[in-house]
Amino acid sequence: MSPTREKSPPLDQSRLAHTLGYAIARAAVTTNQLFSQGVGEPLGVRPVEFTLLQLIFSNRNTTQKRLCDLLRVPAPQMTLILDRLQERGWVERERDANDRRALHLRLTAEGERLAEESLAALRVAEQALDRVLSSGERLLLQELLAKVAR
Amino acid sequence: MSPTREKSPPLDQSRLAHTLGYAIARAAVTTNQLFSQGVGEPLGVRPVEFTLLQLIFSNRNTTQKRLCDLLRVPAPQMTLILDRLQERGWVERERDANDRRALHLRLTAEGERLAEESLAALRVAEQALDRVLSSGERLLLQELLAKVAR
DNA sequence: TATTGTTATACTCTATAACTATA
DNA sequence: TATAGTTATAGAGTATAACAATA
Repeated sequence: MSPTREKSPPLDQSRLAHTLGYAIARAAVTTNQLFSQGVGEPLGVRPVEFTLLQLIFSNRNTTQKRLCDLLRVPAPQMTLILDRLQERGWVERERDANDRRALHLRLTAEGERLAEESLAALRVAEQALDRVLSSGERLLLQELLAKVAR
Repeated sequence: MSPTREKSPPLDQSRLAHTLGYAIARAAVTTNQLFSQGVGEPLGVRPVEFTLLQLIFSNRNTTQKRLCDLLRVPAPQMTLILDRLQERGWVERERDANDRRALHLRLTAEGERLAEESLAALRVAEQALDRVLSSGERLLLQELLAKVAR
């Protein structure tokens, strides 16, 4: 290392300190990493896939349309994501008998097993946050985030 | 609309309620939208570009390496982003005289003007959050997010 | 006419390996 | 031998228009 370069001080982020978007984006780096290490890589599930598994688990026979609206995912993307989940045998689609345009979604037995396993794995991974957040702080953080999400 | 379909109840998200990653991702949808409407579209600046403008503004002559480390952006991506900022006349790069591998970054006059304008625009856009968050809550939220970001 | 879902397409974002030039 | 930055490339994520089937 060049002798003319002393150890550099941390970068000044003061101009970004007041913007909530930046704070959220930086926190998301941490949680994305926890997800990736604890769930994504070991179980081969992407964040959207994980989310869909949980939602279909709790909302048997919901339709693609309703998931698109909730997650603000465009319909064409939802088609592709569900194609992938179906190919891997985790999700099944079935036409609504009354409205034959709509597709109802449900998990296979294997899909349910994966939904359980991945949620448990994520809970373990996010326990790493206990070192920086008390359980009260964590609850408060979730409430405040929910307000922002409307 | 089919008379056999009543207005459907909201989807059950209870299985995701305890995961912080989900709460952050959902809140990010809101802040991304505020950025896009208030800054991104009117000024033609992407989130990373905005962030870099602010950081280079406050950290004159910082290097690409240090920005990569702070933002966890891979070096090749940083090269492309800065190429774009340079092409548009907002950023200049200059070789370090002592260590000729390193590049120092600085804003042009136009780049500084844009950094100021875009930050002001974001502050205005994020005022929309005042309807759901008191100023105390907002401050608290930022502190908690900073802890998560470590 | 409007809605659900699909196909096609393009553009951005992200990650990695291989390279250069310097140290 | 290690570091700063670039080039090349491939994969994942996102957005839009045009379409088929049904309502």
